[in-house]
Amino acid sequence: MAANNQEPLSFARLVTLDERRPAYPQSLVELAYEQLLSMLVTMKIAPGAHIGIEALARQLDISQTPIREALTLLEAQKLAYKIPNVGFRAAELLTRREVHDLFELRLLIEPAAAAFAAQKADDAALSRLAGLAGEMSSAQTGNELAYAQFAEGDARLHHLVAAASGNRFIAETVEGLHAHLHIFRFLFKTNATDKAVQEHEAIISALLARDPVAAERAMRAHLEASRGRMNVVLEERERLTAAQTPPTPDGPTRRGRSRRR
Amino acid sequence: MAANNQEPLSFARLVTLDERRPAYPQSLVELAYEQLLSMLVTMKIAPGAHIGIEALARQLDISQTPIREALTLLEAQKLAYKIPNVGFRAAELLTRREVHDLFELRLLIEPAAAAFAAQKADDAALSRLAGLAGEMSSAQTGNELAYAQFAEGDARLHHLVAAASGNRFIAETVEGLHAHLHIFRFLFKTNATDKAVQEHEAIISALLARDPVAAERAMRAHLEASRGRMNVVLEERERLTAAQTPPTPDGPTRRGRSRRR
DNA sequence: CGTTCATATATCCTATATGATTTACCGGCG
DNA sequence: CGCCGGTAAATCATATAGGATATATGAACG
Repeated sequence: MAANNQEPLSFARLVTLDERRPAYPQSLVELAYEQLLSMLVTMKIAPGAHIGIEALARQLDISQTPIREALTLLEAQKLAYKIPNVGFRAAELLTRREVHDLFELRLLIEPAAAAFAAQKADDAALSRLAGLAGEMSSAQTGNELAYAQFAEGDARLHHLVAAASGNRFIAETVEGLHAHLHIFRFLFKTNATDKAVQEHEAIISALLARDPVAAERAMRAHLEASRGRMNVVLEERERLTAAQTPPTPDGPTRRGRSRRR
Repeated sequence: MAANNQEPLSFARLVTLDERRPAYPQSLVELAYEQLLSMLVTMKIAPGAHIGIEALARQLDISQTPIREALTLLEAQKLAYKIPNVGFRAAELLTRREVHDLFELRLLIEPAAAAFAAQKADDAALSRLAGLAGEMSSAQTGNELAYAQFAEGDARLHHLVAAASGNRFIAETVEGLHAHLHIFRFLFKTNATDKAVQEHEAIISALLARDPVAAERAMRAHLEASRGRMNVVLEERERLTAAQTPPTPDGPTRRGRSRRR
């Protein structure tokens, strides 16, 4: 086993790997997938960077075949892309406009999903939501690490609501869309989480009360507020990076003969 | 904007990015993927059936590695699923309820997409739509083969509208959802296409007139009608198959020592 | 006669080797 | 001094081989 890489990788699995499975004998593909995913969301692999298969195989002490398969999975999720005889690269960071579009789609789906969930959620789903509410209210706020906790809770909330809608396709789609946002956790060191927590509570209490109208409204308000908060940070960042890199930094591209004078 | 300067490489890549048949140097993975996809939608591989890697490798005269990658892609699209040390299987046929849920989600997205498209479509998109309208009106109707033509046109219409919305995520999601429906083409030998063609024309003319409200309404009407038509056929089929297979036939499972009495 | 354990085999999963393609370096020519 | 082709190396893509796992058949036992 590898052991070069002692990443704790506290990230919840992004893809829907069916509820729960022993996970005893973890496939090397799954292992490579999780390692790659954590490298992507922590920006250990930069957004436009080239992902060499051979290098990764050495680093993870896994052969090339499972690596390639894991990259294929990430490509299907649009978290990486492949140029046919050149290799894989990490997906580019979403532009401000893309983030806007992403929320536009989420606004079409998730408020309705919340309304469905208010009507059709079973008891197990409701109790999970209640438990999440407890966790989030007791979570600390202010410091930097707290934001990661909040983001994790946010992801779980949206996932639970989508799943509780009872519509398999809604659940899959919402989860797929959310994957793109995980990277941004590491750009937002601090970001008013207090309001967001209140929005979360509004959503959950509406669901527990089985009030579809309130749930839909709360979800819409939360998404719009979230989009607004994100937009502020992205505008700021856009201004900075625009001034910082007048020429194209060209990204890490190393290929062909190694530099050897 | 990464833009690694001006990559010279690229006719092949440009054509693959735009929806055109490259046919130049087709990767074996792509080839295997397309072959598998056509086998799945034509039910040459039955819905729950086991997909043996070795057998396919022999059949397509390709080694196992690209086959495996293609299957991984299909798994990510939910057109196949994998049981960890057992193998891949074709996805089950959507139940009537799942089809209902699928249309429920489409109804959330596509009418809005049509409204966006009416506002933001560029001239190229509009001309493509106009061309499609011409094709579909001249298509024949009635016989069995005509339905396949219609289904193809339907898929292209929804794809064009989603792309014309200008929202990358809407386009990707709509296309992903549509993939599940391709299988049903081969269950519907005949299905009143006349009305559907009229619905298509209503959508296209609304878009060409750049009328968002009409486009949204036309798309919603089309989806609801389509869902209704589909539901009728599925109810019929449900009744038949329920009577036909009282026990679970368990599907084609052949594994372990070959039968040798 | 039913149940359980052992063995055999097909299949998947992973590793390694070979071939194909791209990219980078470098010297020559305009 | 800069553009352009040739050559070499690194990387991707594919093929093939070797372990690992699950399933089925059959025998042993209660």
